[in-house]
Amino acid sequence: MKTKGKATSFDIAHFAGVSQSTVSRALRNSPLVNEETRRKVWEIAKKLNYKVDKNASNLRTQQSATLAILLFEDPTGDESQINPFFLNMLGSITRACAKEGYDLLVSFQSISQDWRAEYEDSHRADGIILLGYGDYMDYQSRLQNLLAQDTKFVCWGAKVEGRPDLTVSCDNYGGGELAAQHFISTGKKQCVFIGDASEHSPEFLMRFKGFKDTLEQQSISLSERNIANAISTEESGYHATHSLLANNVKFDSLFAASDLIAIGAIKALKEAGLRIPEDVSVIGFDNIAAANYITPSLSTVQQNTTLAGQMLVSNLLALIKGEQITETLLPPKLIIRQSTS
Amino acid sequence: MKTKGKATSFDIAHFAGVSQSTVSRALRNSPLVNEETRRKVWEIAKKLNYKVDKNASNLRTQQSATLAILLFEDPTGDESQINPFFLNMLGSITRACAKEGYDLLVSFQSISQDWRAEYEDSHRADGIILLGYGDYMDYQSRLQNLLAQDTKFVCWGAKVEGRPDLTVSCDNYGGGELAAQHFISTGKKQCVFIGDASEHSPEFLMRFKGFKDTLEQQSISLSERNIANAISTEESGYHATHSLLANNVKFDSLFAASDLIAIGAIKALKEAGLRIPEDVSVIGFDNIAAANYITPSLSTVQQNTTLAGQMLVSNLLALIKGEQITETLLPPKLIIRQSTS
DNA sequence: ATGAAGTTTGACACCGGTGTCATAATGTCG
DNA sequence: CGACATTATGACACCGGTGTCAAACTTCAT
Repeated sequence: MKTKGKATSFDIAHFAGVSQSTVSRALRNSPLVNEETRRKVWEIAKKLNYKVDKNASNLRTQQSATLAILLFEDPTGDESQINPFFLNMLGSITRACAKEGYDLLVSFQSISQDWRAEYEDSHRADGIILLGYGDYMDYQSRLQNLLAQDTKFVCWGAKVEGRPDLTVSCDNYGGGELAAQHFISTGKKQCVFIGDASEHSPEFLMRFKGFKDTLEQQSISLSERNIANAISTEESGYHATHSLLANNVKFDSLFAASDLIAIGAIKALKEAGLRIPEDVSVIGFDNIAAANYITPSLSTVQQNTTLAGQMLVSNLLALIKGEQITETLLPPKLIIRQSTS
Repeated sequence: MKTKGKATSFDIAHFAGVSQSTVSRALRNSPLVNEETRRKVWEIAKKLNYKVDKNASNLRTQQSATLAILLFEDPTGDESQINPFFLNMLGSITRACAKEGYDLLVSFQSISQDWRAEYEDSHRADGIILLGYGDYMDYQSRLQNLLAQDTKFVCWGAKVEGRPDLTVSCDNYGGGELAAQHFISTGKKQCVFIGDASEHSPEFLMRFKGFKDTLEQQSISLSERNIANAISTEESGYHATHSLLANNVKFDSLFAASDLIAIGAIKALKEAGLRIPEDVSVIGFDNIAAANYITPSLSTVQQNTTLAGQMLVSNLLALIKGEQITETLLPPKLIIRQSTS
């Protein structure tokens, strides 16, 4: 019992002595087929190592049981390295998809280049997950475009006023509050923030706002001098901290918009002979693996990537099914380690 | 100029006043179509936001411009965390695919569960990349099966005698040599190895062999007592090292089969009051991000994941094109940091 | 004007499934 | 035993492209 090339449902039909229609039904366990016929078909299918041709199936049914993920590169990041936080997200999304029986198409996206949102247009995926920090948010018109074409998609990241997308994100504002509260409760008075506190990085801005508002409730002000701009890399955090020190800004606590920034900051602080946490307490954001390994280990606001991946997938699936969904805010959690003990 | 639902080539044909065949040719820039016709068709296609339906196209041409990656879970690994080394590989493979104009389907694979090599069978991907440490290698029969079906695939990892697959891997044996040479040149005499030195983990076994052979050339023997079994996790490395110490094994240098193991080992050594590198030099394998962040920073044998990803992809594409390819061994590189200075 | 060669196009089968409808086979009941 | 519901199956159109082949139209040489 052999076939030339891959086995098709016609091959099975031939060997089973039934029509191809019946084979198709039998394989999908339609109640319309006789029990014995079904068994025979399955048996032959197994013997021929038959697998449904997804292209044909998808073409007919007009759906793909596949989601696509567009991973936006950090515009400045090292070519070869991906932000570990997003790599984690990628992992948890992959798992979440698998659990739902969906496949995942992965694609990198340089900010500059034309979006390949064609995925959904070209019927390769039923929906799209957009993943990346900050800058890609500029692409409002693209999102409008996706929306106009009735493309199903969800974004990871802070909700931006006026942007039409549905987002899943960590409660960045709440994360900033947690950091501030921790500094306050440990008696810190002079705080600095490192990160991009502008609309270019909505997530960072929210973290900053939560941090600042909470401090101000305790009459601790955060002046312009106490804010250093940085993108999410170690180098950037290092330089930002360096320039704070060079400008003679006094501080006993430092909140970085991401762990990578915090790691760079710690390096700069150490080089300046400052002790952590005695002289300066440091809190990061993300809880990437490295946070636990550096010395001193880094206190940080944890984003639950596992849950985030699940929510992104389940929200997207709900959207595809035509259900109404709303923003999802995931609760952050402060992990206290040596850098603030 | 509108269409109900997504635009098809028939819609374009209608608006352009030509046949659908001509549209198809024009869009693929066939030299058979008149220049002016081509322009008109492209213009309308753009206006209608037309995208080729990949399902239909793939069905007809019987190829998908897609590769699939099967990521095998560490059998014992934490559910939510993926081995960072493989996450890196995933990143570089994704990039390599993008560069070649291929899409990437990602799938996790629990060892226990049935392989979904169906990917290629079901025409969703033109080829498969298998990625994972050790144990999945048991699945010889599966590989035979893939081969029998003429499925195109490449594996990451050590070549195993008798296994029919084509592999790309780091020169694990050479990596072991590098570690041994470094210990020898810094005057170490009593070495231990931590990792699974059995056929279950071909990569680890090769690392071990390179290490052992090189030491023996210098009349340094590696007895059974100096080998501790461990899988690639921090905990396992910690416990293995712990039991070496508990058994009163004396050593001045430790080679771990992976960075995660080495990180666990360092923790155990520190707890035992041993100084690194003064009392014990430590070398890991992989050069994951954390290696640079722990204290002391970890000397390690680096695997070039960027190159590895590219080679996996280019080898697979060559295979798909029907070219003959051979094993690829990538040169490892010793990164010296504080743990052996 | 006529035939050969080159250029451009349309008609149509085909890829491998899914869904609809008609038909055949079997069973039920008055 | 005939009318009718029930169950199981086959025939066929269809999804949206691609590739083949024949036909229509030019162009140019004879």
